[in-house]
Amino acid sequence: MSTLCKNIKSAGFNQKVWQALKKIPRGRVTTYQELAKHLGRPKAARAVGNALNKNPQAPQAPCHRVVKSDGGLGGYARGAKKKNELLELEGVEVVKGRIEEFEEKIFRFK
DNA sequence: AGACTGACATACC
DNA sequence: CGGTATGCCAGTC
Repeated sequence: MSTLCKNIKSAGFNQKVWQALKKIPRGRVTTYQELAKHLGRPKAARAVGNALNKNPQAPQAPCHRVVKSDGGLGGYARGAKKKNELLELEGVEVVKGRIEEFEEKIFRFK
């Protein structure tokens, strides 16, 4: 294929993950599990985390808006601390590594 | 093809 | 409430 296409190749799952990430509105968060569900793999939360970790397009995908389903922050390629910071910048309060009013801030995919 | 790796989740103790 | 154990999944070695 021509030179322009090779970049859009389907890695399948992970590509979808990054795509879905872009839909998360600012000030909201989603969970690895919700994301997995949205992709048709309700039990692939782990795989989702892997996808984000290897995300080759970090700047385009707000990885910091993806957290654990129990309200914990989860991990972040550049450090959980940085993740915490970014979230608060968007208006998401985090206390002791836990999101305040978590259930109300979760963005659920349609 | 088979084993290992991880930014998870749930159950148990 | 915190640590351990088990299950799950896609990607990579």
